Order: sequence, then C-alpha cells, then structure tokens
Amino acid sequence: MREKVIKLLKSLIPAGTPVVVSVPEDERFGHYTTNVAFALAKAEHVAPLAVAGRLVGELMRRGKDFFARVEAKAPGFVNVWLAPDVLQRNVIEIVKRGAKFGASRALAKEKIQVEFVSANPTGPLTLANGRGGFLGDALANVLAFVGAKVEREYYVNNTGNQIAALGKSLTVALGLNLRQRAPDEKLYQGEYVKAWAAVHARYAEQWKNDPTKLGEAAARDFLKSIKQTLAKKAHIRFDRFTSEKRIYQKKYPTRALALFKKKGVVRKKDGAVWLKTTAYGDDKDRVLITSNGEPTYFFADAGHYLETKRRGFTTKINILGPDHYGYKARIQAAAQLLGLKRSEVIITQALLLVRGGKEVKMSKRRGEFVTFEEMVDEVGADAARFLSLSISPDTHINFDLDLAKERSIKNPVYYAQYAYVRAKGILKKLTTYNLKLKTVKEKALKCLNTPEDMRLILKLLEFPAVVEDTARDYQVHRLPRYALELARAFHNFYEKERVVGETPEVALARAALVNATGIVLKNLFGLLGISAPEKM
RNA sequence: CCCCCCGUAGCUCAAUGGAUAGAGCAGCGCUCUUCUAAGGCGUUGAUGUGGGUUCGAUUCCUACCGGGGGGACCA
Repeated sequence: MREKVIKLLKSLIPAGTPVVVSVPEDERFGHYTTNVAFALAKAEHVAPLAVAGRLVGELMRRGKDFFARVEAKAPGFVNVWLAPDVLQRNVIEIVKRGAKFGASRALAKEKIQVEFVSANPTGPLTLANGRGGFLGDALANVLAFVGAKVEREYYVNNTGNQIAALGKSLTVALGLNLRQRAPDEKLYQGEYVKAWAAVHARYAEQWKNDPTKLGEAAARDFLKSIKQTLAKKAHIRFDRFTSEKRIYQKKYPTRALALFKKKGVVRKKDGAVWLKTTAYGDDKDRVLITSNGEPTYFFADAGHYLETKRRGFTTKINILGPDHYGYKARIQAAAQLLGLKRSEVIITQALLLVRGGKEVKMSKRRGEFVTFEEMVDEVGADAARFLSLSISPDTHINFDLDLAKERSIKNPVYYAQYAYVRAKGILKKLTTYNLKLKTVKEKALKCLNTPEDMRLILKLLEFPAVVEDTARDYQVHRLPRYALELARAFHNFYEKERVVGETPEVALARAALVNATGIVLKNLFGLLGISAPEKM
C-alpha cells in the first residue's frame, strides 16, 4: 500500500525529489503521511502549506477511488486515508498470497553472502557470538524473502596462533609441559579445557610437543559442539563452513596479494608487507605479511573476501563482535579493492552480563563466562532470539540473566505468539467457514468497518514495507517491534469483535481477517526464526 | 593520547530531521457465565550538560561530563 501512495506522489512532483511516506503513530494524521511538501517548498521558495494544498488537490483527483480523505495540515504535512473497500480488498489479497505475502523479487538479481558467528573453535560460543548468530540468521531470512540468493557462511579459523595456544593450554591443564611455558603466555583456562584434556589425556600426552596438532584435534571437537548448539538449540542455520586452512590451500591470500600489487596499493616497510588501507578510509596501513614472513589474520581475510568475490557474490555482509571494531575499516578497504559491489560490516555492540545486580566479566581465556548454550537453555530459544533481535546491534545490552529467566514466562515474544494462538483458536472453531475462505468475495468483507478492523488491516498491510525496509538497511530489530504492534492490533480486535456465533456473513468476513492475521504472523515468525505455536 | 559505540521513564530498550518522544517489565486501580485473562482498559513516569545549524533536533555539528569497546608486524 505504501508503494502505491509513493508512486502516486512521484507522478505529481519533479523527478528526483525524495519521497518518504510513513505510517504515523497518531491516527489523526492519517493512514499514511508525507513531508514532501517541505522539500518542494524549499526548492520553489513558497510556503510548505501551499504546496501541500496543491498536492492534496492533485491526489484527490487522481486517486478518488483509492483515498477516502486527503488533507493538508500545518505546517505542511500531507495526510491520506485509504478508502475502506481498498483495505477490505487487500484482506483477500493477503489470504490469496498466503506464505508468499510480503515476499518479493526486489533483490532477485543479488547473490549475497552473510558471514556470521565465525567464532574461533577454541571453546563454547559466547553470548556475543549468539547475538551475531541470531542477527545473521534472521537477516539472511529477510534477504532470501525478497528474492536474493543467500549463502550463510561460518568462517572457521582453524589454523594459526590461537590453535597452538589451545594445544598448549591442554597440556598445561594436564600438568604437562610446564617448564617450556613462557610466564606471560596467554592460555585458555575454562573448565571446558580441563574437561577435554581429561577425556583425551593419553592423546594429549602423546602430542604434548606438537601443540598445533593437539589444538587442531580439540578444535575439531569444539567446532562439532558449536555446530550442535547452533543447529539444535538455537536453530541458527548455515549453508557452509569455510575453513581458513582451505583458503590457504587454494592460495586465495596470495592471489589477493597479487591483485593488490597490480593495483599498486602494497608497500614494503621494515621488512613487512603492508596494504595501503589508508587510501580507503582506514586510519593506518595494515600488515599483510610480517617481517618474519608470517601471514597475518588480515592476509587470510583478504583471501577469504577474494574467494567470496570469485564465487560470484555481489554483496557480502559480515557480522562481527565488538572486539573487531578496529577491523571494520581494513576489511572494507579490502572488499573495495577486490571489487565487491556492496560490502557491509555490522559490528554488534558489547553485551554486558549482569547476574544478581553484579557485572559478570567475560573472558574465554580466563574461562569466566556464561555460554550461549546456557543462556538458550535458561530462557528458551524463542525468547532468547526475540529478545536479542529486538535490540539494535549498535546498542550495548545490559543483560540480566536472573531477570531474563524470571521474566521468560511473560517475555514479549509470548505476547506475539499468543496472538497467533488466539487466531488459530478461532479458525479451528470455524471449520465450515474455512472451506469458503479461499473463495471469499470482496462484497462479503463490507462489514469489516469498525476502527479495530481498520487498524488491524492497516497493520497487516505494513508488512511488505517492513520487510523491504529491512532488506535495504539491515535494521532487523524493526521486525520484532512490528510483531508486537501487529499482536497488539490483533488483541484489540479480539477483545472488541467476535467471530464465532455471529451471522454467517459477519463470521466469514472476520474469519478472513483472522486468517490474514495468522498468515502475516506466521510469515513474520518465519523471518525471525521463532516458532508459531497453535497452543500455549 | 587517538578512533568507534552508547547515554531517553525506577529497569531493559524504541523512535528514515517531523506533529502531543513510544513499548515491555516493575507500581497502582479496574476487567473472565462469552473464540485461551500469557489478554483488555485506565494511571504514575524520561531525551546527561552547554552552545550551534533550521520552519522543526532524541536524531545533524561542536565542546564538555559519564559508561563500554578498540588501538600492536596478536587474533
């Protein structure tokens, strides 16, 4: 619906004028509202209200069957109300489109890789990993819903220093190898390290002088349980686990380097090889290969980005944790150099853990942390996901575990799911009408004219725009917010209007509306990755 | 010292430069003979501080004050 209003407006004003149409929170300002008159007034040097008045006249003339009312309101807003029969007609449209309502082909030409989680397999997933996991999963759902070819990728850092450090940690945990250890060496000290070492004591002893080999073996196990947690507990899906080792084997980093050299953005200094990322907005150049001839993490990442590009992706979205802040600029520099059409790096902000009013410091190395799995177990997958997705990635979260657990029974997610339960409950009692729902005619919906009906229909019709906006700006937290608004509109409808026991015409019309609500809620839950329960 | 993010109700969070700043939780009143009261209705309550930009600023700029994260030829 918003699209139609925008289209109509665009036909009335000079091309290139940005048109923003929004749904005002206050109903007195219409079903839709726009501030284009302000922009036009500035360009034409006339009063905004006069421009708004002119637009109102034009809109009424061109859309007299579409609008019930159009008004110009000081200081220069244009507010429109849709005609009731337009709204009623669209209820049928929703029912017809079913699971496809809200879907589109908007990004049909795009091949998008979403890289997320990508936690080092040196231990269990942290809460920050989980936050990124939910985000990536839901974002991938949205992009696929608007037609993009989407790949969900987990990049596994299964080589390098941290793997060797893990190996050493295991031998230390068993009391082996103590003399060789440098005093300031960083080690992983969590319970999980001791546990693995205890179970694999003989193996660890055998390979105590080859920490990398030992670390790799443990990393394989840790990755396996990470996969379990993601798939079974959190319902976070991946299409591909890309190994850093394999990126090296396929020589992608070296090929990326050759490409950089060809572009003249590589320099040598103090025996190291640097990429001139400063030319692309970074605040300092970055080392690709150290003076010892060691490749850096960034070197491998550049190779990884080249692989993504070579595999035909037009867009890459990389979701990283807060410890990667300094990384964003250099990754974007590499992405640009390698020729990706669009590259986004989303940094999720810190998630501060609180338990009993006290901060819980997280450190994988010291082993003090609550794992993602523990949190999901405590509050439930749907609640954890909804809560996490409701918040902008830019926001620092103070996550109180005790509160989350205590609150889980009345978590907002249940408010939304309960609306679905109620909708399904009604439809179950109306089996005779269910048969007619598919062939319901526009005329039959005339009785959907109360304020509650109208509000609900309007809210339902917002869905495609919500999806579209999210696919464009990646602000996934818009979805849970919308879910609560829609649930509210339905709960209000439910309190006010009855379906079962009304006259056949009324029952059928309202059943169609209830059915449409169920469809939108289900589609929405699908995007969010939460369940659509029929009973609670 | 430099860079990034945040500061909104008692708490956790919203608000593409728009109109009277919204939810949830917590608190206080109502509300189930009727499709599930995990609901509905009412009520209390907020933009860190000072400047600036403009028709209009929670949003943009600037200087402070607080909180968090980052800074290496580590990952």
